[in-house]
Amino acid sequence: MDKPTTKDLAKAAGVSLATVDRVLNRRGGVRQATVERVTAAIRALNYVRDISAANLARSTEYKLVFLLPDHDDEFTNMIHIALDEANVSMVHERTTVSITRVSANDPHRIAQEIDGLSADKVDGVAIMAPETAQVRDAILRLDARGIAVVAFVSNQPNAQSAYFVGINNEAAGRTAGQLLARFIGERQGTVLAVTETMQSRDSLERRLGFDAIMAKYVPRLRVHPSMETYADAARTAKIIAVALHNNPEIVGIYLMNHDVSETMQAIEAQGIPQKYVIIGHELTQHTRARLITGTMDAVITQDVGHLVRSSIRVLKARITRIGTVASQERIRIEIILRENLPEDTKTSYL
Amino acid sequence: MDKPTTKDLAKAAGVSLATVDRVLNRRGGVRQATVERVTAAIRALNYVRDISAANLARSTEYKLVFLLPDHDDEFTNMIHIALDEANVSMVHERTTVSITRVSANDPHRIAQEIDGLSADKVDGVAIMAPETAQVRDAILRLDARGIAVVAFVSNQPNAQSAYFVGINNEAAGRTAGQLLARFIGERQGTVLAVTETMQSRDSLERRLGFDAIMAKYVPRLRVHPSMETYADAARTAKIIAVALHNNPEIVGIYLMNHDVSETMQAIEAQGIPQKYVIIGHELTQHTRARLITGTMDAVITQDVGHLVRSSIRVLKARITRIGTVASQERIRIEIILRENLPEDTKTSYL
DNA sequence: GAATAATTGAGGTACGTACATCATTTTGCG
DNA sequence: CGCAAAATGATGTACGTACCTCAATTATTC
Repeated sequence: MDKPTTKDLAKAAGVSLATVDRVLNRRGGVRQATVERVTAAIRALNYVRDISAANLARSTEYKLVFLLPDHDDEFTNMIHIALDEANVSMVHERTTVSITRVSANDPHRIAQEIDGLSADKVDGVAIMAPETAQVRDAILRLDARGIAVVAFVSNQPNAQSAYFVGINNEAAGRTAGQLLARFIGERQGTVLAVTETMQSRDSLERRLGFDAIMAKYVPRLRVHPSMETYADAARTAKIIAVALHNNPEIVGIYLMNHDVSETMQAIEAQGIPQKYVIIGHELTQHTRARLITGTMDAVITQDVGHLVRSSIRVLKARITRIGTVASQERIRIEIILRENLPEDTKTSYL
Repeated sequence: MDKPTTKDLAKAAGVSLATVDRVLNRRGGVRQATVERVTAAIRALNYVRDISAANLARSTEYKLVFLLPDHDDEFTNMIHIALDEANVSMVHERTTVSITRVSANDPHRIAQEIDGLSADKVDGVAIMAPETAQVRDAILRLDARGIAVVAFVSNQPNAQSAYFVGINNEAAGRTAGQLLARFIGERQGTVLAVTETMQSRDSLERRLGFDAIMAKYVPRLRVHPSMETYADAARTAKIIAVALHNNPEIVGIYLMNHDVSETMQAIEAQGIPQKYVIIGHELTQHTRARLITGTMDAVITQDVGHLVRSSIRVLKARITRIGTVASQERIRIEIILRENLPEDTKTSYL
């Protein structure tokens, strides 16, 4: 049996095509009893609207907005590039994504930006921002206005309407911990944990997971309190130099935030970085180069292209009220060593 | 500027819609000069046919066939299940995939099966089979008949027409080697490498990569010659028992093939499997359970859902002569530890 | 029970492409 | 030049859905 069409629905429900259309597109003016007849037919025939045909008829564009932090780190830039690429390859799926970058440190500006999105100009929004009360409320207002929302990379656990596309950072921290512990092996010593700021939920969660594993498997390896660089190169250089100098027993370093380059430079400036087991996050040109030279031992990462494509799929699914396969949207916590480094291809098409 | 349509093409090329159609669908009967005018317009306007509309008009179905080995291992079964799932979620993209399982050890049967596929019943084929001359030739004949081909999981390097969807097994072997070496750390001893049969190209390549890494980084850890189980439980139990008994210095075990369960059972039957660092391939319920208990230390895997979806995308792209993003089709060599084990969800929809 | 409101039906046009038919124009060839 | 063959144009229908208008039917209300 072929896929049922609206005609089949009409016949099955014993109503006209017009009424089926009214029900499907919620145009109103249909008696409740009739609505039920139609929805019953939908279930009975297992009808799913043909999105291609629907889009064609509507000649609609899905307008998506990605709200990214104003930060100039490599990871965020990779997301930006992946979005630009997606924009190109999505033209033929009637989807356009635009990018707005807002200072991550100013919740009011972010909320303001979100509130400025109106349902007639935007169909869906992906938000990458630290969780704050202002942002959470703005997301709830978005939802009320009927705009689809996705929490992107950073979870917004208190804004239930926002589906989260990203990794479990606590598990990511545990993964880093397990790998670091096993790479250090039998050696004695202490471990350094560095991040930009512990204000960020991501870093907090990673540290939590990291500590849990270290305490469980290698309690002999004490982990120093988290060091914060505040994304300030001078400060980073100084505190790293002091820490490494004062603690010659350090054997491992865990870089918790998105951007390793300043911290790694500070470590390298102290000479022989190979004597530490170093694990960081996000596969960028910086971490890639250091995996190859052996300066870094492993990178925990999430696939930027996957993040972007998955967000787009989820947003479109929510807009059209049609499902996606859950397993396809689960972002994996990837472990990258020198040996399984993916090729560094520029965008290309098959 | 909106997406150009065939009308725009006709206007730009100064021909009628009918001629544009003849060129686009290679119906013939168009002078070379005119063809060039149209293709020039296509490039100038950057025209790409609207596949949704085209599919709608054609009311066509993409009929894909997956040729899988007749083997009853967990990995192949997972592929089978993933294909069934894809079949469901693809109905609305006018794609149906059917699965044929053929004995992997009989190249003639496989070639025969391939030759039996006619262009009016099938649009694309994904082939998972060991590389042999018969299969290679059958693939070339498929291509000549105008059926799209993809080499699935197992590469067919000598059938150029078949795009390969799968991982680089040599790199996978290197990854396993690196991980095993680092997990073993400073310890002395030897390493066991086990597989079903070294006849398979996959195992050969993995062993190659594995040896390269071991020789380079931990030459003190001698690797025994590859042991072959021939997928025979009794034989497996026996040779594993003998090997472990005769070589008490063994510290690491690398399981190279798709199915670990028999070999792992044999190892576990000898008691204290935790004393070995054990790395295997493919995340299945067997490896998952052993990662959780700690019996296995790491699993190198490829995402089955990704393999399936990617093959389908590539096949459809070849059929419609439209591009896919290369980076999306690159199958990653994933490293799974207990900590980054993805949740074991049943198929669900968002 | 009549007037009014609410609901339903019938039918058309549109989206971008595929495909078919028939008419018309252009080209090549003797 | 004239004619057949080849090339091109013109036009219509179809795919499945959206959206519109107007007419016809049914409910509701006093």
